[in-house]
Amino acid sequence: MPQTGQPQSANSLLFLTDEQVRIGIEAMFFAYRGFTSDPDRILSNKAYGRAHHRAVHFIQRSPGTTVNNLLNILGVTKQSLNRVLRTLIADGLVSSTVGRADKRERHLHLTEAGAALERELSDAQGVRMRSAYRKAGPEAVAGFRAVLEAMMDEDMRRQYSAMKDMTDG
Amino acid sequence: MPQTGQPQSANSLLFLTDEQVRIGIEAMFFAYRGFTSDPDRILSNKAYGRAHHRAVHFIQRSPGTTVNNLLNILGVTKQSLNRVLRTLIADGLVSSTVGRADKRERHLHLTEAGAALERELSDAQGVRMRSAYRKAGPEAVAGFRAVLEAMMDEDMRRQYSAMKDMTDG
DNA sequence: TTGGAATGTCAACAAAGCTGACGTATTGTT
DNA sequence: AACAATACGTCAGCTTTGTTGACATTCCAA
Repeated sequence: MPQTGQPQSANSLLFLTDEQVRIGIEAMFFAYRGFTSDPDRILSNKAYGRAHHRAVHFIQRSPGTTVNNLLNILGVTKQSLNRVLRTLIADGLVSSTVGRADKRERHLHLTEAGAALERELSDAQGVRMRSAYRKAGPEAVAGFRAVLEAMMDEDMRRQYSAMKDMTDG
Repeated sequence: MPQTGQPQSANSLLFLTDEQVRIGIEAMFFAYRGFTSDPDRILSNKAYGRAHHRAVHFIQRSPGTTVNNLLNILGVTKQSLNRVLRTLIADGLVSSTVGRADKRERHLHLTEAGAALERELSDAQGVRMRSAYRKAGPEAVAGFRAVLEAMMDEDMRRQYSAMKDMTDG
């Protein structure tokens, strides 16, 4: 560690060294593991997986979203998504209704049961996230989000910002 | 959103609302996609996958590490890791040497070729990370790391801190 | 010397991604 | 009216990466 009398201040570029970048990479790896572990544990008792979680999450976020829209957000093939949606619909967690304006489209909603599952999963994930937020403090949270947003692909950043702006400002 | 005339300051608890937590969850989801996309693209031309990337990354980080140690870090079963290591060893990217003190253990090192692959992957990942760091600034980076660290499981935080302390002080 | 730890292998399987092909209904365009 | 494009669903088959369970080998340590 440099003993220059200067802190690693905003004017320093020390935060861009290879070592710092490597630490960030590992932080992402380990943190993502924690991030997914609680919902994964819940789902492992329910014949569902992480893919189902993502589906119900984004349907909750945008009720009435179409299959195609969900496809773009999730970044998977329709076959892969279809496999997940089929089970969710069959199990009565998601409803699929023919579009009013465009009858080719299917609009997706969570049923009561689907909403309950989504809530259970996001609550579990939220407990960890909130605890991390509280531990790190609001300034850190702002930085956390700034770096993550800068790390996204352009397309995803648009998706993210659209959602964020609904509540954020 | 409350219009209190107060900014969302350090003393406010607004950053702990459900909406803020939900935004953080999506930030993690979208950012992790970006985070893995560059190495994934490189690997898709090489008959390797993300699991191989993780293996060479952590062997690079701790040369001579044992299989068991790697198992703990990666959090997968030995069968799963073994499949990956077998191909890496067969392809001459990783060397496995019998332990000197404990001959049951295998010590893992990257060969020249393995180190080259690891460099290619971590360079690609580093470009994105560094760019995100630069865009967000050093204060944000500190917050980013603080939140991620708080989000880890205890075991992983120990792994992470051990590595971090090697370069970080 | 015996028990347990570390490693490896075989087999079988599951989740979740992929490509390619095809069918149907609907919509838009010419 | 004919044709092309879009949205969705599905079948078949494949890949990667994870899982259990069973079992063998080697070797340290009590």
